Amino acid sequence: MLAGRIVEVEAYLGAEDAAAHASIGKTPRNAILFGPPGHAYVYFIYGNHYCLNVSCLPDGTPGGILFRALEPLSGIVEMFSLRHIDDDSDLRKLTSGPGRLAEAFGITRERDNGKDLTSAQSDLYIVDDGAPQPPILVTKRIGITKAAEMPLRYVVDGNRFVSRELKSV
DNA sequence: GTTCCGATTTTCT
DNA sequence: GAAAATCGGAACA
Repeated sequence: MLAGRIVEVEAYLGAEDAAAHASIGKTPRNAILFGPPGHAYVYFIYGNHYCLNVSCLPDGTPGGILFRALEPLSGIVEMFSLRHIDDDSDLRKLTSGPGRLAEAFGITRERDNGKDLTSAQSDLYIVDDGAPQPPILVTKRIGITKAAEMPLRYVVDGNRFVSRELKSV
Protein backbone atom coordinates (compact mmCIF):
# COMPACT_ATOMS: atom_id res chain seq x y z
CA MET A 1 0.00 0.00 0.00
CA LEU A 2 1.47 3.24 -1.11
CA ALA A 3 0.77 6.24 1.07
CA GLY A 4 2.13 9.72 1.64
CA ARG A 5 1.24 12.90 3.46
CA ILE A 6 0.65 16.02 1.38
CA VAL A 7 3.23 18.65 2.32
CA GLU A 8 3.22 21.01 -0.66
CA VAL A 9 0.54 22.11 -3.13
CA GLU A 10 -0.15 24.91 -5.59
CA ALA A 11 -3.51 26.34 -6.58
CA TYR A 12 -4.53 26.92 -10.18
CA LEU A 13 -7.65 28.83 -11.07
CA GLY A 14 -9.46 29.64 -14.28
CA ALA A 15 -9.62 32.56 -16.70
CA GLU A 16 -8.01 35.05 -14.29
CA ASP A 17 -4.99 32.81 -13.75
CA ALA A 18 -2.76 32.92 -16.84
CA ALA A 19 -0.62 30.08 -15.50
CA ALA A 20 -3.55 27.67 -15.26
CA HIS A 21 -4.19 25.21 -18.06
CA ALA A 22 -7.85 26.10 -17.68
CA SER A 23 -7.23 29.77 -18.47
CA ILE A 24 -7.33 29.10 -22.22
CA GLY A 25 -10.81 27.67 -21.95
CA LYS A 26 -12.16 24.16 -21.83
CA THR A 27 -10.28 21.63 -23.95
CA PRO A 28 -10.27 17.82 -24.02
CA ARG A 29 -7.15 17.79 -21.89
CA ASN A 30 -8.28 20.07 -19.06
CA ALA A 31 -11.94 19.07 -19.03
CA ILE A 32 -11.49 17.53 -15.58
CA LEU A 33 -10.73 20.95 -14.11
CA PHE A 34 -14.14 22.15 -15.27
CA GLY A 35 -15.97 19.16 -13.82
CA PRO A 36 -17.08 18.35 -10.27
CA PRO A 37 -14.50 18.69 -7.45
CA GLY A 38 -12.46 15.81 -6.07
CA HIS A 39 -11.38 14.27 -9.35
CA ALA A 40 -7.83 13.61 -10.54
CA TYR A 41 -6.40 15.73 -13.35
CA VAL A 42 -3.20 14.15 -14.59
CA TYR A 43 -1.15 15.84 -17.29
CA PHE A 44 2.08 14.97 -19.07
CA ILE A 45 4.74 17.67 -19.29
CA TYR A 46 8.12 18.21 -20.95
CA GLY A 47 7.98 14.83 -22.62
CA ASN A 48 9.00 13.06 -19.45
CA HIS A 49 6.80 13.70 -16.48
CA TYR A 50 3.27 13.29 -15.16
CA CYS A 51 1.82 15.66 -12.59
CA LEU A 52 -1.16 15.02 -10.34
CA ASN A 53 -3.88 17.58 -9.63
CA VAL A 54 -7.28 17.54 -7.99
CA SER A 55 -10.22 19.53 -9.27
CA CYS A 56 -11.47 21.74 -6.46
CA LEU A 57 -14.13 24.21 -7.54
CA PRO A 58 -17.79 23.41 -8.26
CA ASP A 59 -18.88 21.68 -11.47
CA GLY A 60 -18.60 24.21 -14.29
CA THR A 61 -16.00 26.39 -12.55
CA PRO A 62 -12.40 25.58 -13.49
CA GLY A 63 -9.84 25.23 -10.74
CA GLY A 64 -7.59 22.70 -9.09
CA ILE A 65 -4.69 21.92 -6.83
CA LEU A 66 -1.33 20.61 -8.00
CA PHE A 67 0.39 18.16 -5.65
CA ARG A 68 4.02 19.24 -5.55
CA ALA A 69 5.42 17.13 -2.73
CA LEU A 70 4.52 14.32 -0.35
CA GLU A 71 6.10 12.86 2.75
CA PRO A 72 6.42 9.10 2.08
CA LEU A 73 4.57 7.08 4.73
CA SER A 74 4.33 3.50 3.52
CA GLY A 75 5.33 1.44 0.53
CA ILE A 76 8.74 3.07 0.54
CA VAL A 77 10.47 0.13 -1.09
CA GLU A 78 7.94 0.03 -3.89
CA MET A 79 8.33 3.77 -4.44
CA PHE A 80 12.07 3.44 -4.88
CA SER A 81 11.40 0.66 -7.34
CA LEU A 82 8.95 2.75 -9.35
CA ARG A 83 11.38 5.66 -9.37
CA HIS A 84 14.19 3.35 -10.49
CA ILE A 85 16.44 4.44 -7.65
CA ASP A 86 18.88 1.99 -6.12
CA ASP A 87 20.16 4.24 -3.38
CA ASP A 88 17.45 4.04 -0.72
CA SER A 89 19.15 6.39 1.73
CA ASP A 90 17.44 9.62 0.67
CA LEU A 91 13.67 9.59 0.99
CA ARG A 92 13.43 13.09 -0.44
CA LYS A 93 14.30 11.76 -3.87
CA LEU A 94 11.00 9.86 -3.90
CA THR A 95 8.29 12.51 -3.81
CA SER A 96 9.86 15.98 -3.49
CA GLY A 97 8.52 17.34 -6.78
CA PRO A 98 5.40 17.08 -8.96
CA GLY A 99 6.88 14.68 -11.49
CA ARG A 100 8.64 12.70 -8.79
CA LEU A 101 5.63 11.96 -6.64
CA ALA A 102 3.62 10.96 -9.68
CA GLU A 103 6.27 8.48 -10.70
CA ALA A 104 6.67 7.19 -7.14
CA PHE A 105 2.95 6.34 -7.11
CA GLY A 106 2.95 4.92 -10.61
CA ILE A 107 0.50 7.57 -11.77
CA THR A 108 -0.13 7.95 -15.49
CA ARG A 109 -2.64 10.00 -17.43
CA GLU A 110 -4.17 6.96 -19.01
CA ARG A 111 -4.74 5.11 -15.76
CA ASP A 112 -5.49 7.86 -13.26
CA ASN A 113 -6.95 10.87 -15.06
CA GLY A 114 -10.52 11.47 -13.93
CA LYS A 115 -10.44 9.18 -10.90
CA ASP A 116 -12.59 10.08 -7.91
CA LEU A 117 -10.08 10.99 -5.21
CA THR A 118 -12.73 11.32 -2.53
CA SER A 119 -13.78 7.69 -2.48
CA ALA A 120 -11.92 4.99 -0.57
CA GLN A 121 -13.33 2.58 -3.16
CA SER A 122 -10.91 4.07 -5.66
CA ASP A 123 -7.33 2.80 -5.81
CA LEU A 124 -6.13 6.39 -5.55
CA TYR A 125 -7.71 8.67 -3.00
CA ILE A 126 -7.21 11.34 -0.37
CA VAL A 127 -8.07 10.93 3.31
CA ASP A 128 -7.84 12.97 6.48
CA ASP A 129 -5.49 11.11 8.80
CA GLY A 130 -6.43 13.28 11.76
CA ALA A 131 -2.97 14.76 12.15
CA PRO A 132 -2.93 18.20 13.75
CA GLN A 133 -2.79 21.16 11.37
CA PRO A 134 0.88 22.04 10.81
CA PRO A 135 2.08 25.61 10.24
CA ILE A 136 1.58 26.54 6.57
CA LEU A 137 3.79 28.88 4.58
CA VAL A 138 2.43 30.68 1.50
CA THR A 139 4.85 31.49 -1.32
CA LYS A 140 4.88 32.25 -5.02
CA ARG A 141 4.38 29.35 -7.39
CA ILE A 142 7.34 27.57 -8.93
CA GLY A 143 8.39 26.70 -12.45
CA ILE A 144 5.77 28.69 -14.33
CA THR A 145 6.27 31.47 -16.88
CA LYS A 146 2.96 33.30 -16.52
CA ALA A 147 1.41 34.88 -13.44
CA ALA A 148 4.48 33.74 -11.52
CA GLU A 149 3.98 36.37 -8.85
CA MET A 150 0.71 35.06 -7.49
CA PRO A 151 1.15 33.66 -3.95
CA LEU A 152 -0.73 30.40 -4.45
CA ARG A 153 1.81 27.86 -3.25
CA TYR A 154 1.19 26.32 0.15
CA VAL A 155 3.89 24.34 1.95
CA VAL A 156 4.21 22.78 5.37
CA ASP A 157 6.65 25.08 7.16
CA GLY A 158 9.91 23.35 7.95
CA ASN A 159 8.98 19.98 6.43
CA ARG A 160 12.04 18.47 4.79
CA PHE A 161 10.07 16.71 2.06
CA VAL A 162 8.99 19.85 0.21
CA SER A 163 10.56 20.44 -3.20
CA ARG A 164 13.87 22.21 -3.01
CA GLU A 165 13.08 25.69 -4.26
CA LEU A 166 11.82 27.97 -1.53
CA LYS A 167 11.01 31.53 -2.38
CA SER A 168 9.41 33.70 0.22
CA VAL A 169 6.51 35.94 -0.64
C1' DG B 1 -0.20 18.21 -41.23
C1' DT B 2 3.19 21.30 -39.00
C1' DT B 3 5.02 24.27 -35.46
C1' DC B 4 5.67 25.95 -30.95
C1' DC B 5 5.46 25.57 -26.13
C1' DG B 6 5.32 23.70 -21.44
C1' DA B 7 2.51 23.59 -13.71
C1' DT B 8 9.97 19.12 -14.72
C1' DT B 9 13.91 16.37 -13.69
C1' DT B 10 18.44 15.04 -14.42
C1' DT B 11 23.03 15.66 -15.55
C1' DC B 12 27.04 18.24 -16.49
C1' DT B 13 30.30 22.15 -15.50
C1' DG C 1 23.95 27.47 -12.19
C1' DA C 2 22.83 26.06 -16.98
C1' DA C 3 21.31 23.02 -20.55
C1' DA C 4 19.39 18.94 -22.49
C1' DA C 5 15.89 15.40 -22.86
C1' DT C 6 11.51 14.59 -25.17
C1' DC C 7 6.03 13.87 -25.77
C1' DG C 8 1.28 15.60 -26.04
C1' DG C 9 -1.72 19.42 -26.55
C1' DA C 10 -3.14 23.68 -28.73
C1' DA C 11 -2.87 26.90 -32.52
C1' DC C 12 -2.33 27.87 -37.16
C1' DA C 13 -2.40 26.68 -42.22
